Amino acid sequence: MPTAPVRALEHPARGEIRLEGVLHALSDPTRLQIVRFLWRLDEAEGAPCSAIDLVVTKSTTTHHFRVLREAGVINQVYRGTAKMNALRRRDLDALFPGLLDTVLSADAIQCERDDREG
Amino acid sequence: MPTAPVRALEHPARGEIRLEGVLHALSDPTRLQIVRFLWRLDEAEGAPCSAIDLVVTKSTTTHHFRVLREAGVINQVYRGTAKMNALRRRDLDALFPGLLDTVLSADAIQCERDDREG
DNA sequence: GTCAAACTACGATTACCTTCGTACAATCGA
DNA sequence: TCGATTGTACGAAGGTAATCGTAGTTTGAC
Repeated sequence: MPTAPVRALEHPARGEIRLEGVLHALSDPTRLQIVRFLWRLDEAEGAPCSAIDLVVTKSTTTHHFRVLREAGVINQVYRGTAKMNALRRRDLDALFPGLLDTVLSADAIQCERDDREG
Repeated sequence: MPTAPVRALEHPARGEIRLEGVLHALSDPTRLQIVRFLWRLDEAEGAPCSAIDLVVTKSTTTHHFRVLREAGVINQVYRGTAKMNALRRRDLDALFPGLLDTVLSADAIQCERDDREG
């Protein structure tokens, strides 16, 4: 009988994901940057935390990834010393159709505007 | 020469509205309830703060309306003793197409689900 | 076994957010 | 003018959040 994996991570089930929580998770610039980054990846693949260049320290980075995971926005899985992160696209699209796409498209528009205006 | 209206209210210009601020404003259940209510109204008309039944006190209500105004989500205008509130649909749609509709539709889905599951 | 890499845990700090109560201000109608 | 209606200002309490530094754990590679 195999023992449970030592380093499991708590994720909310699909039905436990709350809109307010998702919106709050996305309302932080650093977290929005993370989500923007993950959005471009294949969901199955994911990326380690270290793949993104954030302006905060490592422990703050850990904090933001956890907020995203606990809100149900991302899925985190250990692979060796790394922790692979991927968006929970399927769950979010099933719960709140179009939300993720619309927010990220709005974010893209704002980024473009910010670039243009310096 | 007419003097400026005594009771003017500060609103962010369209270009000053930030996605993070909007998402944060929408991430509170009480404020989401306000926005849900205003969504059903004609933008030109609006409704006074007292038109909505919130479970918080008057001063807390004032606070939430101000957060929404300062984030650029609603427009507030004095009319007599009342303050009329309306969504800034046009501005939000121009800045972040589909965002408001998608969030409110997600909210409607969640409300329905909550009702079903008690 | 050792070491480096990737990430976590914990405590501290600083700041913000939600909520309230009380007292006040502006407007309208009688 | 007086009172009722609407909403504001202010201060305070209590909770939550973002950030950091330091010290640790887990894993894979040599």
